[in-house]
This record gives sequence, C-alpha cells and structure tokens, in this order.
Amino acid sequence: MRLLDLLGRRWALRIVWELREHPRRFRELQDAIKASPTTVNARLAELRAARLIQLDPASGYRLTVEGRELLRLFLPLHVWSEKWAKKLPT
Amino acid sequence: MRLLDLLGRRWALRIVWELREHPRRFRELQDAIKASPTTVNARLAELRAARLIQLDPASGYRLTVEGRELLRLFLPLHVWSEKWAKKLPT
DNA sequence: CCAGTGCGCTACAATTTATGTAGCATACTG
DNA sequence: CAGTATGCTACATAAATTGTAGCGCACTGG
Repeated sequence: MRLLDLLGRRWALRIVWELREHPRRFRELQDAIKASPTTVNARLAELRAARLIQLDPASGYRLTVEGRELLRLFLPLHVWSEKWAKKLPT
Repeated sequence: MRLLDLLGRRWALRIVWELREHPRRFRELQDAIKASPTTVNARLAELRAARLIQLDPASGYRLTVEGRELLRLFLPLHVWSEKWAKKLPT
C-alpha cells in the first residue's frame, strides 16, 4: 500500500495534521512537532512529491487539494482516537 | 496525538491492515509485511498495549473490537488512496 | 521415548533513519 | 550595512530497523 509507505514514516501524518488549519513555516512546523530540521525536511520533500502539501512562498507550507481530502478522511479517525486514548492505561 | 505516536511508526498500521480479514500467525505477519521479527514483535507489543490487537493462541493475532473500529474508519482512506496513488509519478 | 514441527519470540551485529546543534545562502527591512 | 526571516544543509551522535540465527515450549507421529 503506497499510502502506508508514505504515512508509515515518522512525522509524516503529523505534519499533515499540523497543516490542518492554516499554512505553517518551516520553523513553525519544526517547533510544533519537535523533530529535527533534517527529518522535517525529508518528510516535507516526500509529502511534496506525493502532492499532499506544497510550499507557498508567501505563507508557508500548506495542504494541496488532495492533502485536504486526505485530512478530511482522517478526521473521523481522530475523533474516534480521543475516546480510545482515554480508555488506555498511562 | 496519541494515535499518531502509535501509528506513525513503521509497520504499525500495516499490521492492522494485514489483520483485516482474518487472524494471522506471527510468522505469517512477518512474511506478509516483510519486516524483521524484531520489529514485528515490537509493533505487536505496542498494538497489544494499545488494545487494538490481541493474541488468540488458537488462531493467531487478531483485531480487537477497537482494532476493528479503527480499521473501519480507515477504509475510506484506503479507497481514496487508490485513486490518489494512480495520479502520482513513478 | 524422542525426532520433527509449529509456535511466539529473543540475541546480536550491521545498516538505516532520526536527532541535535550549528550554520549557510538568499531576500527583505530599517 | 546590521538585523531578521526564510528554507534548508552538514555532521557527529543516538535510536530504530534489518537480517540471520536460534531458543524454549507444546504438540504429534513413529
């Protein structure tokens, strides 16, 4: 599954998630997810190649139309995970 | 996001995916996803701790009720990804 | 009794990936 | 021309993953 190859990498889905509301700068993303610039940049490159995000020089990294579709489909999963997480130990 | 911490690791979501139809044995999973036993075992332990999968000695690893919920929510995403993947280069 | 098989899983060295920190190059601003 | 923000790279260290071998246990057929 191509999607899992991409999203099953550390920070990939998390970056999409951070872009859910508005575009973010490289450094903003870095701070938000607390990963190294090396890794952030690697994931950004992959997500760009996958056409899920794009860099708009004026405002920063943002979701593409496809990125927003992906996010929209992911939302129910997020809602579910809130309840799920509460039931877990620790 | 707790869910992303868990699923944003290599093979985690893939394992859930492989269990979608029926239970699988340790070695079956290993062969199916072609990862090392070390990693498979690490992910299995995490998924078990997260109560998404469970080991039934009689039949192998299987999704829990919660695991099946997660999978169900993931399905639309999978459908979408088929179309998405086709539009990509390489 | 005991060799054979399937099971979940571990040991361990090698490789790949991520981290943390520093800094580059460019562009814009006062 | 100093200051700042931008995306991003270099590089050494640490962590995760891989590949291969094999352990310990239970069960099975001869």
